[in-house]
Amino acid sequence: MLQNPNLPHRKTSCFSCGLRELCLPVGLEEDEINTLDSLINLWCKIRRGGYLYRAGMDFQSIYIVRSGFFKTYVLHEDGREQVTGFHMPGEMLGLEAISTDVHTCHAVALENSEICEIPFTRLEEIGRDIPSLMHHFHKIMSRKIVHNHEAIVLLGGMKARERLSTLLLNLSDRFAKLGYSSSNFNLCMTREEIGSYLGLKLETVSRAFSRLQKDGLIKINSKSVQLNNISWLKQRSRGNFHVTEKIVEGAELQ
Amino acid sequence: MLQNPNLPHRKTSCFSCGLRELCLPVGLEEDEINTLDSLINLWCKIRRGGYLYRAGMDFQSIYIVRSGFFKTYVLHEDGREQVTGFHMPGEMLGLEAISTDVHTCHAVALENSEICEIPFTRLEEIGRDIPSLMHHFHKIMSRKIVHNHEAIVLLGGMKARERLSTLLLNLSDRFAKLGYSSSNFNLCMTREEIGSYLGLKLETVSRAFSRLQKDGLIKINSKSVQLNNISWLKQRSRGNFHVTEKIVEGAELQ
DNA sequence: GTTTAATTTTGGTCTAAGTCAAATTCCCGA
DNA sequence: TCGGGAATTTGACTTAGACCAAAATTAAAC
Repeated sequence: MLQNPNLPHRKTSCFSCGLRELCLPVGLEEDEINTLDSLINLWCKIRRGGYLYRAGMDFQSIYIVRSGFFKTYVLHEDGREQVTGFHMPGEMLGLEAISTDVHTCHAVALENSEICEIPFTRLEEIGRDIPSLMHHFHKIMSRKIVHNHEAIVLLGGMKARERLSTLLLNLSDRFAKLGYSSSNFNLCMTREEIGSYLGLKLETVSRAFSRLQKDGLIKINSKSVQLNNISWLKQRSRGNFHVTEKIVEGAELQ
Repeated sequence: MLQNPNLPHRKTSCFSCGLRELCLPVGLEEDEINTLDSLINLWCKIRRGGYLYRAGMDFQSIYIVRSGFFKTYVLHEDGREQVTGFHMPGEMLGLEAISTDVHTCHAVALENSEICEIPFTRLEEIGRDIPSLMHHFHKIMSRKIVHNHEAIVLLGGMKARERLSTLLLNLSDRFAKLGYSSSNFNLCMTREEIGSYLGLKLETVSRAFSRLQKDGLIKINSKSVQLNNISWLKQRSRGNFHVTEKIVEGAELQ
């Protein structure tokens, strides 16, 4: 159907793509690395607001975020958008399209980003020669399912502040894994996008932020967040709101 | 960690497993079918209430429902259970465990069931020799992700009656694909389990059922459901509640 | 750097769904 | 066939979060 208008693609090595360490940490032989290099020979830049793919586009490749930040969302019949995920460097996008050979969600860059493109048929071919690579790919797909389950638990049962705490902790973890601070980071999504992901209205998100700040758990300054006490926040994300009292009167926040 | 206590396993052929048509509809050569037969040589019966696997158990195999009905759920810290899916014959279970080699959710039979077991390492091995089989497996995993997205859309934005309508239509579709009636079927799950899946309390589910019945869209008799007008129900599942009026006064229900 | 537009916060009301409780029906085992 | 426990329905009340609106802050465009 539609074709991805992003161009031009430029060749680069597997190393400069940053792919190996981030996404395919399997023990490979020297010649296997070369094979792998030939696999991931495309990348492109996408600027803030640009689409990596749109629902309805033909599926050709899966993508790995090299730098930047993406959101994926599906569009309801009535025009409402449901954010299905936020995506950081090292994460794979487009896996949902394998089932029908057509993308079923939209992927848009929330800041200027770079992505690696992996033609999927090439991945399957090379996977035949490098079983550990194929197996690692299966793990990545499976992890996506686990993440979705976590989102379902969040949406199915949690209260507003639990949802927000859970998201903040999740982002915190992922920033930490990338070597960034786990307690200080910038949200590059709007309150509305956060709300869509959490199944809440933007006003509710804003109030939840305010409340967490009032309780001394976080500090927010529009887009920048500081987590004052991650372990207390974890309690909160599990519904233990009664510990709040202790927090308010509690010891200094580090 | 834990081991699956289900036993004994018995050998059977691929044909009797019913696997070929349901789950792996790929064009295979004769010798490939034999290879495949050697892959799927285990099955077992699980009676109503029995567990196929539990969270924490080692991952060895993926499973295909041969007959019966399963639910999968994850357990929250506070003991709340979140149903993540209902599973009918032909559907694959256990995919979420590939990522960590440990199951992260529970799978329990809602009625007496039979399942096929596929040792996952064998599947990966044989997939190397039969690329179309491997590719089909990737499609199945991908479809799981799409289904999860659908659940996320449901939980993230829909009203109670939209959610229930969506579930009923989804079950209807899946029964139809199995050759059963799309308008008359039995729910083998409780209102509480439905509620957990839909992110609602059981009372709300019950009221939603009653309301859909009052509006003439369905007929319920405890566990048995009759969908009177699927296209109107589809409108409902998309939030068009105003068509209700027409339905109530509307023409005869077929 | 100023103007404008977009985003965020906060307040006030309303409603869908949660909670509590009681009545009814269903279903399983003796 | 009967009895008892579970599941379901329905009612009355409460509440978290949606909805509406206005002010305040931030970001973007010129």
